[in-house]
Amino acid sequence: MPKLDEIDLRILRALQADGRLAIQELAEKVGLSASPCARRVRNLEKAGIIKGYAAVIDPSKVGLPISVFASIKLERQREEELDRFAQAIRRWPEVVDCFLMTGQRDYLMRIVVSDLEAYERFLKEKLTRLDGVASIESSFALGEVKRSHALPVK
Amino acid sequence: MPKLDEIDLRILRALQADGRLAIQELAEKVGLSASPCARRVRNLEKAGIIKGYAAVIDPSKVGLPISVFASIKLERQREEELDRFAQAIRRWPEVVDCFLMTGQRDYLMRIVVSDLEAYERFLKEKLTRLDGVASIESSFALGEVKRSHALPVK
DNA sequence: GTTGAAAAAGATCATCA
DNA sequence: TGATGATCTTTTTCAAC
Repeated sequence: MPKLDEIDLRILRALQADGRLAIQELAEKVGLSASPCARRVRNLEKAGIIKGYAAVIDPSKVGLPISVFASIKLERQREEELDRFAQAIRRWPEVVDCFLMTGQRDYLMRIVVSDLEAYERFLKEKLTRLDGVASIESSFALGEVKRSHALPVK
Repeated sequence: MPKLDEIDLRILRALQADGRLAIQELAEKVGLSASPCARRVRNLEKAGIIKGYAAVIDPSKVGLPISVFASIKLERQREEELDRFAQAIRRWPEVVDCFLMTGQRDYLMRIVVSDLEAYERFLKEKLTRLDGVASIESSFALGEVKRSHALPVK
């Protein structure tokens, strides 16, 4: 998996902005003709740099307007404990992302729900039932100022 | 923009998992034939429920392994102040998402960078130069436990 | 890396149930 | 709203440069 040149970066930027660009259009945008462009895209996919493609959905329009950030601290931080936690998280679709943090709190995750009631249900039926959880601190988002699925590739 | 039936939800789930599914395959998955399926997709796009399509990129593989969460409090919360802040945020590609929060902190945003040095540069050259910012508190992510671009559509 | 052409696959549209 | 079939566009895979 070699380094990316300027053209690869252009491809990545263009496909982050529109994952359905036809190869022809993409080729024009990045200053290449179609076949080498297609080859590069395939290589980026094979290398795992492009992990996939996804439709971007407006959360409010599908009845999921609320994001909640939950900081979670575990009682212990043994390997096994962390793994079990990670596995549970990955099973729950409400948790859209989760990061392992430095500092006083161990995890920060974002949970997407339809309303506060749904969040309480999530807490009671899922999060608080996990053992090893020492504390949970929730912060609620009122609205999105920005959501970019695009990484700032140089 | 009418309500979504079970088939629409299936379409949304399928396209979140693979935004490049051909209409035919998608149609099979959701139990429809190709043309009505294409019609529904088009309607979901027109209604703004599907906002677009994007390539999903592995941040580590493009040299952006660090996520930083920054909590920002503004000095005042006048309309004008908030707007100016929002506009600046949207211009900066390092900020991948930003939420308006309830509670003591006004904004929570995630910044993606290559290393801590790049984050310091971001702070010095951009964030701290915005006026109206009362405080900034940064938390660093060591790794991703989960990242799902897929909303949990029922 | 480029071009061009042919075969295969997919999208679109009018039409009918 | 869903199905079918004709038509048109794109993608892919070659060759050769």
